[in-house]
Amino acid sequence: APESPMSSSESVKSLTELVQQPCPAIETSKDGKSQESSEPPASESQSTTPLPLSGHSALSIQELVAMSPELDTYGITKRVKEVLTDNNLGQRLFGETILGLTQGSVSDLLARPKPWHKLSLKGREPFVRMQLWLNDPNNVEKLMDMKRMEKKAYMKRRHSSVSDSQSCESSSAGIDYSQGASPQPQHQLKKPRVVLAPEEKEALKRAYQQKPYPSPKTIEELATQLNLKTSTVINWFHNYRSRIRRELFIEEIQAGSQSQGGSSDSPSARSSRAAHSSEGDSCDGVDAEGPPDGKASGPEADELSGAAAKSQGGPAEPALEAGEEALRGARPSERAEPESLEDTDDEGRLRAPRQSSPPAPQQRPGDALETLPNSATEGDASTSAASTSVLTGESSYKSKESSERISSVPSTSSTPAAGSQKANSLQSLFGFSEAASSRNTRDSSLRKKKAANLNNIIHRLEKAASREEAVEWEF
DNA sequence: TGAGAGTCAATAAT
DNA sequence: ATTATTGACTCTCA
Repeated sequence: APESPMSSSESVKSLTELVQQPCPAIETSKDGKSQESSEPPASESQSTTPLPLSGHSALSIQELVAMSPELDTYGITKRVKEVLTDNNLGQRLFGETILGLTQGSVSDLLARPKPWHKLSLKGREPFVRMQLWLNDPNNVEKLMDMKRMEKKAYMKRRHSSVSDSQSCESSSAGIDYSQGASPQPQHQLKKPRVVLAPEEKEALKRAYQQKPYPSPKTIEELATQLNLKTSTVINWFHNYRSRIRRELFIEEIQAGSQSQGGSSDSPSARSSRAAHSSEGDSCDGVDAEGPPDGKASGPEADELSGAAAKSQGGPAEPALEAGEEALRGARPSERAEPESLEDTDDEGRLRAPRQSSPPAPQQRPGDALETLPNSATEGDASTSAASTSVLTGESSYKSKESSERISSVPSTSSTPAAGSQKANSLQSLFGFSEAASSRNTRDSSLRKKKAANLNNIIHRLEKAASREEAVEWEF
């Protein structure tokens, strides 16, 4: 073996980097697809790669995502935020240019990244793109160029309109005489965007605490009583549930990164005692979890977390028939009397009513996590991928300190890395899939398939890579 | 049919 | 001018 392998820590560079390089041909060959694990429908054909994608890799972003080792989403967003602010680059530009997302989405993503293992393939894409961008030595420069170009275009437009000239305005359609445009001419062809009043939100939150998954009937009731469209109530629950979940993920990430000094760890760990048979699950005990530092987010504790608060304070009274109570004091329609608002307030929050009596082992309002259906479990497999910094971190990059200009480029790869890195990255990748398939066997058929596919990809990659550098990979 | 994941896009806040 | 929030969509999946 060439080179002392040394720890794995810093060695595990990035797969992204590997791919990112002009790797001549990673084309497996021209032959049609070859046997085995046939990917369902996915793969090619997706014309979704109009973005820069940092150059010219032969692999599509999706392939990269599929091969990517576990990324530290939190760390990535942190760095991206720094680079952007340090260089006065906005989210809009970054989002549209690099990620292909709108400003709002970018803001959300940067502020509340979900942990890698809780992301779907699609959800991982932006993070891979961000990592790719961070690795690009010219990332900032390129964006700045874009910015300049936009400005130029903007100026130009303005000029032409001010100084007359009917040049480019296409026919009709648009905004010809924009400016003076009064904000109301276009009749309400655009629906007005519903904005829930604070009282309504409160009521919905209360309803959520009693029943996170209201039945259609309950939803109907809520809608009627709050004077909202049914779909609005449904949407609200969908959104609220998923946003609460996200909020919890964040806690997980932060707690993980700071409490557990060393290793990467990564959120997962707790509560994976699903145990056999998949069902009973009546529940975990209260899991006293007492987060070391007393409490979670102190500062905010606002809306979302407020509802999710886990004050296990004792014997909360049995909740009523769902809806009802929640509606108390909610007086939608026209306006709201300050009074009712206050009223409801004090009692609505501050305590997480538990619903003990009701039948069905529903989840408690507060901590609905963990037990949640679906993929919540998915991730626990990430284990061995140990190094949180896998693709991510590494490399130097000081946080804000020196106020120099454009040097924040974190480029990891400026220096032609040695082959060992590649080896390592693949190793980690492999490890990942392996772990994924081995842990938690049941519900595996799908997982196995995925793993098989991953291995297949790895295999091909290895083949291609070995052509330019003899390295031995261990499998 | 309904849940969750991702996003969009209007509009609130800074 | 940017960034943050959030109701509504679009897709998948089961």
